[in-house]
Amino acid sequence: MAELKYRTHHGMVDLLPEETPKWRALEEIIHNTARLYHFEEIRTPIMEQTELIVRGIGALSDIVTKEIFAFEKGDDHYILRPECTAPVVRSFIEHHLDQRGGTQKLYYIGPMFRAERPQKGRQRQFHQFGLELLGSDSPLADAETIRFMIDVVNRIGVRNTTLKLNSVGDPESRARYKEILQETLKPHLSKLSELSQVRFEKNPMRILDSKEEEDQPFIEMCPSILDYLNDETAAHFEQVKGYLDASGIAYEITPRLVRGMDYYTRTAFELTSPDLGSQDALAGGGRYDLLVEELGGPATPAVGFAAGMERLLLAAEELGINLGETPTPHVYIVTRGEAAVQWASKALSELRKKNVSVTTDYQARSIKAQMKEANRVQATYAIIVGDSELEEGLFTLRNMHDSSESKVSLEEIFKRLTN
RNA sequence: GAGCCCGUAGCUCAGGUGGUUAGAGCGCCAGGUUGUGGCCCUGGAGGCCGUGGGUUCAAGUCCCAUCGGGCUCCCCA
Repeated sequence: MAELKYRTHHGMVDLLPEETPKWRALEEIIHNTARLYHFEEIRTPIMEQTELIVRGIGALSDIVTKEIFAFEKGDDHYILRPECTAPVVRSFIEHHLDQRGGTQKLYYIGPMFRAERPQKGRQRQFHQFGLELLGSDSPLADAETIRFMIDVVNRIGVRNTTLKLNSVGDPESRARYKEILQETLKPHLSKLSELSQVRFEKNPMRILDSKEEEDQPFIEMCPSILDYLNDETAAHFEQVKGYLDASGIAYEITPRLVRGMDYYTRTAFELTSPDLGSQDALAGGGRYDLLVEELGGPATPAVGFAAGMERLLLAAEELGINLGETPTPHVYIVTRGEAAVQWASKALSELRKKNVSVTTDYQARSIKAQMKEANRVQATYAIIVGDSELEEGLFTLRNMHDSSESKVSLEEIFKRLTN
């Protein structure tokens, strides 16, 4: 294949007509589920201020340190959003959404950008949907968030997933636990992986999440954070579990689950699929009670999650689930001669006014070629128009499924195609 | 940031030890039916064999470089 002059950027893909139907089906499931839960959609810009993302996710997080698309124009620092929680929180603060009253239940769907090396289930432009529930401290909000997440995944038909659940503690519990962690690991610091050594001072909890072989024995030594939660946070976590039990949602308590964004407090969770191979995280989220205030808003407890749409579609495909259908026209108008094209031009408009999907040939090709195309696009009917039809005022209506044909008037065509 | 695999028609792929005009299936276009699809038959279009350099009388095939793609680790959705 000769070299192409223009191509997509590394890790960015075109969704071709064969693939867009399943995307629309997935989007529809998300919108429908949101309606059932009464979440409202929010759409924020793809670009944000760099500082928002850095402050929001954490300057030391992997996302910020190595996966960001950012550039400057004049004095402005632009960043392609790598996730949508910080942008939604920004919008919540900017537009004083707390003043709308009650708990804000927002959801979003859209592209995110991370400058990573692409591989299966991982692209530089990828899509997430997620929700953010702002203004509630209640464990019920956590449970609703998780229910929504699982509900969408189930509605797609992906069922064999694992929900990993943890509490990463409130600030007080966490501070205490961090000390314990550092005490435990300090004697072995030199034996930890380079990455973990860096994390030791700034964010020791991330060490628990390390997959480095050499870290494992020391991670084993560490106590569970769940044993260091204060009474209030422990009770909150118990209630979250209770609400999940009540709706029959199974979970696995994983005390070492620590998420990549620094803003999480208390409840943290992840949904994984065995059908995905190495990039097995379908969705993840948790509570972030301090973020709104940290970004300059009113103190507002919040919880949310984000799910990877490519990964969900991948899991669905792996399971042989067919999502969405290729759109087909109801009618294909076959024409012969300029007068017929004239007539078709009018008929196309009339039929569409009556909500009938209809197409025709744009190349003045042979009847045979047009019939072939009508067949390929799976039209239900073909209307054949030539000189004889125009003279008689009767048109050939062919049922493409059973090959039956009849000569009928325009009025009769409308009647048959619209009922 | 590190490692592994792969680049031949639109797609999926053949092209032993280098040897004349580079092939198949599917798809596309046309004809067989001068106004009728699916099946069948016939024909056609479509390839600087990713790119550049080297070895050789001769390179899709061997060597080097480079670009592109896929996958894995780390991390994440």
